[in-house]
Amino acid sequence: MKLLVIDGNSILNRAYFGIKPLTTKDGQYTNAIYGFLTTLHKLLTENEPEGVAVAFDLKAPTFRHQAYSGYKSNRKGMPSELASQLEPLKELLQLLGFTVVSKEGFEADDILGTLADACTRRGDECMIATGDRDSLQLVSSSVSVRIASTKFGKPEVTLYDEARIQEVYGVSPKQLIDIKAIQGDTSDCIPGVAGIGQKGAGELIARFGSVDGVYEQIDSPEIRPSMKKKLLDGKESAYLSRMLGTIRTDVPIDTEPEHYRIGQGDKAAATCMMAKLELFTLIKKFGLEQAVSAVALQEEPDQKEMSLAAEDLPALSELLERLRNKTVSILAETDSQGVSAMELSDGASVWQLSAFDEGFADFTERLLEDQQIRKQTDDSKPLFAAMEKIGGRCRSIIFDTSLAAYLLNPNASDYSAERLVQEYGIVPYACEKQTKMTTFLPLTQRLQQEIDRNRQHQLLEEIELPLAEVLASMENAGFQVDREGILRYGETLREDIERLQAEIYEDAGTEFNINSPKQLASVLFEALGLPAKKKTKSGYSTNAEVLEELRPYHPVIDKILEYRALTKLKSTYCDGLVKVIGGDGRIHSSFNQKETRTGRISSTEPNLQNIPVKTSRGKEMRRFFTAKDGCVLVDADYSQIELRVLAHIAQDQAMMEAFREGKDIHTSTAAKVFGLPEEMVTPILRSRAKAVNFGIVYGISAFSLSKDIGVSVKEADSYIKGYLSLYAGIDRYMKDVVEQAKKDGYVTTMFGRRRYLPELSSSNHNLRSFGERVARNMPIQGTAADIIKLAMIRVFQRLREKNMQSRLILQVHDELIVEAPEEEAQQAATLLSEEMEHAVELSLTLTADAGIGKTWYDAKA
DNA sequence: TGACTCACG
DNA sequence: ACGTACGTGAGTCAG
Repeated sequence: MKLLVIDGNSILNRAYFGIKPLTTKDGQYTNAIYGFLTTLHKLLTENEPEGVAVAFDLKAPTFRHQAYSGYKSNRKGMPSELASQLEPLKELLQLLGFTVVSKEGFEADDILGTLADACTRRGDECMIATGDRDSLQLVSSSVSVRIASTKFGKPEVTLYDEARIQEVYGVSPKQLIDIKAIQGDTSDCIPGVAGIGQKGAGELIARFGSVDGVYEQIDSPEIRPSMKKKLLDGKESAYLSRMLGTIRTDVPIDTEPEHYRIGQGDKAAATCMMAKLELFTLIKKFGLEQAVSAVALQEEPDQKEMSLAAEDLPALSELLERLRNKTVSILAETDSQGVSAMELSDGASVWQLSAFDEGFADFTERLLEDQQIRKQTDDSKPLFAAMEKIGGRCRSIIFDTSLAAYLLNPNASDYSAERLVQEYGIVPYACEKQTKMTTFLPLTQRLQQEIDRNRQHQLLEEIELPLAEVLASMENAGFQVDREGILRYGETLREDIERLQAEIYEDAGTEFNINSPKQLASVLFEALGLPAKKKTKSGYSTNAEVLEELRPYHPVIDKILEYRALTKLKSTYCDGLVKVIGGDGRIHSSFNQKETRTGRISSTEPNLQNIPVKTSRGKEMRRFFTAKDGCVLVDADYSQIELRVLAHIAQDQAMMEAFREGKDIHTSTAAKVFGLPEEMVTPILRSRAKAVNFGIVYGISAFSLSKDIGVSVKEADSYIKGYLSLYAGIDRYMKDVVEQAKKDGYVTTMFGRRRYLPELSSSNHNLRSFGERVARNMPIQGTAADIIKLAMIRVFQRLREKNMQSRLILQVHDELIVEAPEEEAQQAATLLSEEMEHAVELSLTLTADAGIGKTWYDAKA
């Protein structure tokens, strides 16, 4: 039989260092497990062994399979991120039907040797897979070695048989032991002969055949006197080393190859475990998709048994009656027209409907509109959008799996029901017909449980679910733009760009692609010989910060900076926006509710949250964002919401006091930090204090602050120290939040939004520091996001209650824009700032200033 | 596709 | 000793 013997520790180690860090949402590291199993898979498919033995050392302490088992001391050279993967891997291997073998007091190498020897004696074929070369000595006519490694995330395997070893080392496999006996091996604590290295040892063995051969002919003229002395001095060491370097073949383990035949294992348990480890691609690789439904038939699910049966479609009006006062699951397909098909279930039966069915549109409308029918779905926003488009309203959506899963873990990128079913290890019930609904029902129950356990039901029901309707409405509404205006502006930009381009070519003495950082770097730093500063991965950096410093050296720099600014405006904003103007003359951006790790929403196609405002030329763009005829824009933004939230969360008396007195917070901070009366604070000092305030929110370091405001690191450090002694509550908070995060593994906002931080238990300093900054920042940024979401929901509700025609059309993190009929403008402005200010009660007030104008440019307060 | 750059809060 | 703010999305280049 063909037996594959794997050096478990060695392959695991290679996998760990060959694959970038990868964790589950709970922070369990999985990169080494992933790498190991992909390597194993490759070995299995390429060699088709009948038996598999995976050998592990028992030198490492046993680690519990648990996140954040981190900080303890580990086996030397084995980081906690790797150690924590060892036990789960062994368990998984056994579940897959492979035999794991270890023996107290013996290394994996010796187990390899023992099994190889056993195979040879019985006439079986043995294939060894390992990451290091020590095992090459075991190669014979019946034993081959495969050196496996993981490069760029892909497994690689190199075969070594007798011929290959002869080719590479010029000796037989057994002679490798003799070479090592003389050469030594520091990593294995094998001393060898002092003063003789790889080259010398290789030549000696190639010439004399073995350690014995060398000492038998020690007087040979081919051994120079200096070499001879070293050999004689190290003779004892050489023989000791040969003994140490010889892999043992007498480990007391089961040596019957037949006993290592690949078994059935427990496929279902293996699948569940892979799902828990979020290694979904491996489930496919190992062909385990089928295992799930197979086990469902044997095991009694712990939830109540349901026999879902597909039913013949009753008359749709009857169906509607039947669903009243029930909770109905809806999996809908939508297109620009609205809902095109859906799968429905009341928990007992499943119905599949499509637009081809008679009365489908009417049925859907009445179903979604009906307040007596509670609905749960995999994605609510399109349902809200579809109903609003036809002048109706989708009511009684009580659960949305994608939003629930986002709240449970905002680090993921895919919240489709299909993926959640895998992630949460949902097993379909035994039933007559499997549909998407079969797994969806248990998924909703599972997610509901998790949400309750995390105490996030209020966050889901009072923020995210109602917000989905608001976002749908904003997407439907869109933002009117002045297409002709944008095109005209684009033309003036084009002229300026062409002029600048010509001047730049002139100054540089050559024509090149200014948009290419690579070409630009070569012109600036080679042709023009300007001093290069910062480097990027692929060459010299040419970003604005670098160019800014180069300005005094060459007139072309100014032009390049201006060229960059203008081309950005033209391509991203003029050309980019014109492309996405709808047939109604409005831009309908998508607002994504499940994208950010902090709880903010994001905007795409186009991104309306980064329309220029900082420079006067950029700000011009906002003149083309207009209110429709008869309407104006009402724009309100929070004043310093993040710092106010920080002051509240940290309960910092000094900062709360400053806000209560209505002070300019940056001036107030400057006065305190620099020990001056407020009227003595210069613009420069104020801007430095402002940078410190921002830095604090971001999780500050003296280095970055110094770079930001152009003072020495030492000076920046003294600002931070001064700041934290003045704002003692903030100092306390910044320490506490990190400590709490390390304990819990996550941070939360005031409203219970979570972000998991596996980085905090990393042994990598940079990664850990990043985790600490995020721990300080997320509760602040996230709470501010929660608050404006509440405000949006309140504004939306009140506009509807009052039957106003004003519509919320855009959110930019701390700013809301409403399009209002002129006669409603004042009322809308008041409503808007009131709801924003009173969205929550904090220990200090929030303020929001509203402005009114015909364009975004004019409306901004 | 990833790297770079830059727009916003 | 070492690398450095937090959170996004889009256009462009180049392999």
